[in-house]
Parts: sequence; structure tokens; C-alpha cells
Amino acid sequence: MVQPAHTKVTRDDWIAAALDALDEVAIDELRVLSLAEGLSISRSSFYWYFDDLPALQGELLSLWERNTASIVERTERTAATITTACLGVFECWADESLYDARLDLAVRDWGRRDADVAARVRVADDRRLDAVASMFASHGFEADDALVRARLLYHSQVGYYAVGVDEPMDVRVGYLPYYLQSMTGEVPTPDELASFAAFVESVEPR
Amino acid sequence: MVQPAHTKVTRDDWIAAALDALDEVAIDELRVLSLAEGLSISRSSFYWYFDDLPALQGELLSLWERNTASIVERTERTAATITTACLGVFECWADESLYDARLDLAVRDWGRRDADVAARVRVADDRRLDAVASMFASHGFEADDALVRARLLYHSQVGYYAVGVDEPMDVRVGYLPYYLQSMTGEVPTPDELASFAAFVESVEPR
DNA sequence: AGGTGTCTAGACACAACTGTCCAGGGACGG
DNA sequence: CCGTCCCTGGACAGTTGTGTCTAGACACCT
Repeated sequence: MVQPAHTKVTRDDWIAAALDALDEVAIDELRVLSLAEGLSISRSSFYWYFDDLPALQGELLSLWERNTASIVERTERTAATITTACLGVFECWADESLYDARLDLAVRDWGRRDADVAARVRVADDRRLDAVASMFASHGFEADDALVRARLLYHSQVGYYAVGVDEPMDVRVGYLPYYLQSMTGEVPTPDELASFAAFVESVEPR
Repeated sequence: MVQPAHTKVTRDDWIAAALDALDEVAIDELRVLSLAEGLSISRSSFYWYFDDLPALQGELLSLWERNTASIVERTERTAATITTACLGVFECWADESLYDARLDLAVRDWGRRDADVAARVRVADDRRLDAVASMFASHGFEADDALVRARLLYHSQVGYYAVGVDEPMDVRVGYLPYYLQSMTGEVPTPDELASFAAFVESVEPR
């Protein structure tokens, strides 16, 4: 798997180029030629690394599965309060390496037109929502209440990205007390907020 | 503008076919040939009614603008309580003729790849959010709190559609008290819920 | 030097669409 | 019953994309 020195473009370069292109193009509208031009290389190089376009798309899909894992992992942590528990999940929205929002949007988008992808997206959404709902339930919320609060938390985040809100992270962090108050009915303590702010700070160098 | 009797397909038929196709195809991926096949007519008929594909897409865009109008209109009604005010907005999610969720999703989707559309979507989202935030503010919520609650209401709805939750309307209505409690901090009265249920019933024949 | 395996460029055949052109066909008015 | 206007079908050229094939460039090993 070692690349000869005269390699101009690696398999990972193609994948990175595809990810970058998602701002302007849907996954199922990726074009080998466009990616090649971006990489200043000929189209046929692509076919050295991938069987065809669907192979690259599949690669993106498995990259995307990580988003679900990040969320689920955080809902399973033990937390003293529901506000801390929620802040754990919020780490995903603050750290691109945990949750790639652009990719998530693109995959969801793709799922609207491709039945196989739609099925995988449905499974992922269910796992994410179940995980968040369980988290609320384990903090004493009754089942229906937990489900609705999980939806508010998750759907509003999906909507936030779908709408494409563009605001600096510190502004967003400033709204946190209001979000937490509505979602949990509890007021977060200054300590909780401070340690979340510290997490954000530690990530910032994106 | 009267159609001769031998007309097989009208301009509106093309538009309806396009709207129907949005389940399987993005707006910027609409194909004249596919629509024509669906209508069992030849492709060239399309060019009698529309200059080109962008003309049809523009038509869809202006149809979509109604969604914003419906929301804004409802936020401007005077309501005795914040819960009633919210239920007014919720009418949009319960009545397809007020708010076409599929079209909204499709346009938002399109906006991710087309700068002009993106600009119009941004304007619409801002107007909708401002309207809902003002609604909360007029019921005594402080500015930041009103903004966050407006976001929760609107973003979670956008997310709900993006995720593609599929549940019968009566189940959804059953969750209303929980949603309202989280979003407003108030418990809706049985009367409020009953009159919303009546509205839903009056629409149901979709 | 020569051989090998890895990677790239360019050419090719094929497919899916687009918008245009033109020759009609049906209904309706004079 | 004839011309006109509205609408439709089929043919055409042009564009953009796909995946394949072949020749060769480059580094590295012996």
C-alpha cells in the first residue's frame, strides 16, 4: 500500500476532493471530471483507485456512519444531571471530527433520491433518536416526554444545519442556557457551562 | 388562455408532474423526458409551454414562496396565550395547502447547490424565524429567549421533515402537550388542544 | 541496464439530455 | 368547408458525462 514517489494523487486525495465538493454538488451528482480538474489530474487516474463512481460514494457513506457512533457514544456516558448529559451530546455539534454536518446533510439529501441510502439514513436516525430518548428516560423523564425532548434536541439540530445558520461559536454557546432550559426544564450551572466552553475552546483549531 | 379541446396536457399538468417528481428527483435534476413519459406525451410539448427547464423551476420557486406567507400570517394573529399562538403556527404543519413540506425540502436542497436559490431560501428562513421570534417576544419573552424558542419551534419542524418522520396525524397531535410545554414553558388547556384537534379534523380529507 | 509494478494521459465508443426545427392534426370561426 | 391557430410528434445536432483500453512515464530492485 506504499505509494511510489511519482504518485501525484492518492486514493485519500480523491475522497477529500469529493468531501470538499459536497458544498456545491450532491453526492449522486459527483462527477469524475470535476474532481479530476480540481486535483489537476486526468480522469482515468480515478479508475485506478476506484471501480467506478458508486465505489467512491460508498466510501463516503461509511465515513458518514461515524456521525451516528459519536452521538450514541455520548448518550451512554453517565452524567450527574440531564443538562450535563445534553452538553455531552452537544460536543458533537461543536467538534467537526465527531460529527461532519456537511456530510450528514449531503447523505440525507442523497437519501431522498436513493432508496438504499434512505434505508440506511432511517436506521441511523432511529438509532440516534432512541439513544437520546433513552438518555432523557434514564434521568427520570416519562417515555413520551423523553421522546419529544429527544426529538426537539435532535430535530432542531438537523434543522439548524439544514437552514444553514451561520454564527460564530461563541454566540452559539451564549444561547446554550436558553436551549437547555427549554429542552430539559433545568437551568445549567455555571460550572457545567464553563466546562463545555472549555471543551469548545480545546477544539476550536479546526 | 382557453385550452382547445384537443389539448392533451396543460401547463399546470407539467407543473403538477414536476411537483410529484420531487419525491424522486431534485429540482435541478428534473428531466423534461422523464416528466413527458409520466404524462405520456412528447418532450417537445414542454417547450410549447415553457421556454426551457429553468422556467419550470422558477415556477416551482414562486409556488414555494407561499410557505413563508402562511407562517408569517399566523404569527401575526392576536392570541390570548403563547400556546394558542404556537398552535396557530402549527396549523401550517397540519395542512398541506398552507405549507408544502415536500416542496420546502426540495427547494432547500436545491439551494445547497445554487447560489441564487440559496439567497432566496436564506431570506425566507430569516423572515420565518423573525416572525416566530416576534410572536414569542410579544408574549413577554425576553429577546434572546424568544429567538431560541423560535429556533426550537422552526428548526425542529424543518428537522422533522428532513428526517422524514412518518407517523399518523393523531399520534402527532397526541405529543402536542409535550412539545408545547418544552417550547413555551406553559401547559396548554384542554380547550386549546380540542380546538386544534378540530382544525386538524377539518383538514384531514387530503 | 533491464525488468517490474504503479500510476497517468489521451483516445474511443456509448449513453443520456438538451433545445430547435418543421411538418402536420384537431377544433373552431367565418 | 376552408383557413387559422394551438398544440404535438419525430428528427437533428450539440453537449456532457461515463467506463475502457493502450501506451508510456517514473521509481525502485537486482
